[in-house]
Amino acid sequence: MKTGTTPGRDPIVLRAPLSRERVISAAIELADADGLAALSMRRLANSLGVEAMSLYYHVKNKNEVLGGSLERVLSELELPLASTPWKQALRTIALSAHAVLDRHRWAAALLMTPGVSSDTQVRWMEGVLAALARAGLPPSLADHAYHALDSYVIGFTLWESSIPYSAAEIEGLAKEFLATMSVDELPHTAEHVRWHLTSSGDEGGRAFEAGLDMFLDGLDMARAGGSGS
Amino acid sequence: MKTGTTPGRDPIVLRAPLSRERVISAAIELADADGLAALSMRRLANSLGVEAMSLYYHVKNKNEVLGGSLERVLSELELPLASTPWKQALRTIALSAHAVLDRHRWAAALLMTPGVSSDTQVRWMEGVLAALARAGLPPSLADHAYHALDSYVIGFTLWESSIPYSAAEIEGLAKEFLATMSVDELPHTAEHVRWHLTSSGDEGGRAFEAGLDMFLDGLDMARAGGSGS
DNA sequence: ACGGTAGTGGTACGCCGTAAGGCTGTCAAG
DNA sequence: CTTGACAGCCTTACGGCGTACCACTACCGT
Repeated sequence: MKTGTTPGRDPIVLRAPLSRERVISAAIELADADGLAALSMRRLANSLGVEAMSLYYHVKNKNEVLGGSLERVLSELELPLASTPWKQALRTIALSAHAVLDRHRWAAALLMTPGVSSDTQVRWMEGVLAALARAGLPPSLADHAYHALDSYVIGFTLWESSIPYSAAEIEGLAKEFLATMSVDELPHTAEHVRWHLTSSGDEGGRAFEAGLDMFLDGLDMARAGGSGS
Repeated sequence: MKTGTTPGRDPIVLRAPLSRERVISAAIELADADGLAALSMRRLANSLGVEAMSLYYHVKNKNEVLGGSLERVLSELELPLASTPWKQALRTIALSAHAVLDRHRWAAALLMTPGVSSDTQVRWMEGVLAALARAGLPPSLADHAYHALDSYVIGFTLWESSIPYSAAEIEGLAKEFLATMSVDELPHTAEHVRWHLTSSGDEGGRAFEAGLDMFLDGLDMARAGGSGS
């Protein structure tokens, strides 16, 4: 039997041609919407109106999908100008990184995953190290500060996104926690939970900045006072 | 045909009976040895000389295995006495946490995984909050400091363990990196890599402590100087 | 008209977590 | 001694995963 077009398959012209770029864009959308765990090759292909194995023509394997997605997301990073004073530069880059990783909550987890790396990550590193160099730190101190800053930014963001519940759910859980637990044994935890309940919602947004400033002030002290052991 | 014991099955008396404790111990051993990704119910059962589904009699599901393992590992945490001065207390608890999470590198990843929580984690929280309270911090500042400290500890450890290579492999990669990349574009990164190559191996061990002290000093400054916004 | 090749689909393999139910040995009650 | 309940383990099966391997279509330059 002869058929006009292949039965059961859309005419190719009706759908946009696949490409590495389109695959990665779809991967980012899927991860943003449903989380990293929901990003499977089959579901990804499905969202593109295609079968799973077709992706492998444009992409070597899933790791490349993840790496490419991370790369694209990290390219949103705003690096400060080289003329920016070091403290402000570090602040800018840390806040920008936190904002980006907050927009794409799966990205922080990916940054911590062995084997997935990104060229853009190196530019980030260069930006931080450049600012630290401007601060006139000895190499050992600069190294420690770099690792500490990265750890804090990624760790904090990852910690935030590891809380799966909405604000309303958290409130419920917190109240239940206060009712259930023995306040005598955990007085400070109780107070902490209570404080979270009464504080406004955007306090959490400032928490990152507050911790960052503590760290930067500490770095400033170490710079001025101590010899970088 | 009548057989003395069930064919193909060991006499029950020959192997120690399974139990939740034994399952979790085996899970920790497996994760310590081969990583979290290698911890599957089938492999776990295999290491106990048993079939996968037998585990489900002692454990509700895999999440309970993970949670139980995390719980056991976190119980190694040493909490400082309530009389310890706040700065030293925070230092002790952070170093202890880092040591524990370093011994069991999969645990940090688990701490960041939504849905896996632990009672012991709450004791940790209480310890940190108690020390912060002794520091006489206003609630908002204490909250920020707590989250920042946790983020730093877990983030740093997770970051360390996301580097899958041995020290020797890293050295090779670093040298290749120096040879490959354009030193003109990334001068500070190049210097950083070079410094890592020349510094002694245990510098990395001190990095955590150095970053921690920066943070604690910053916290001390915020405590003395600023009003907790 | 024809072979080549870029792009897509189909099938299959070995892994995963786990739901449902079967089998065996032990032990207390009748 | 018999019987039945039950704890403890195993078997089978299902749907999902990443991906190796190959068949197929559509279009290309010749």
